[in-house]
Amino acid sequence: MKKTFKEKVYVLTRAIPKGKVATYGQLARLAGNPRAARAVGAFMRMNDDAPNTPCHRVVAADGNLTGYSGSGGVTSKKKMLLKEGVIFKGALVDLTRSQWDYS
DNA sequence: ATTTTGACTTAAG
DNA sequence: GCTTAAGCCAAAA
Repeated sequence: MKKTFKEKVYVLTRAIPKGKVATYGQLARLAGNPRAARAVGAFMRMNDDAPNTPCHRVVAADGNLTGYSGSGGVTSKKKMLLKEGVIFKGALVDLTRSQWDYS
């Protein structure tokens, strides 16, 4: 039984606690491939577990809300994160405060 | 099997 | 500080 990279990514994404966010690179690193940040984003685009995977808690390395083909685009995403307690720095997430502290 | 593409990241100008 | 270039990985056609 071998877990695919994308499965790991989905698991990690679901493991992000409320009120925190993770970067694509971070998820890629946790999944075992520090250089697969692009692939992670591609998985979010495919989004097999759409309602199960909170892709809105995944942001770029700068905290920029890239992508999100969902409702309202990044604006809605930002609002949702704000509601969950994520601290924003203008249009970007304040990673110094709200980046997922995975151990 | 090869090519294309994509919601990334880092380095350099 | 912002723009451009190159590097990287995995899935879909």
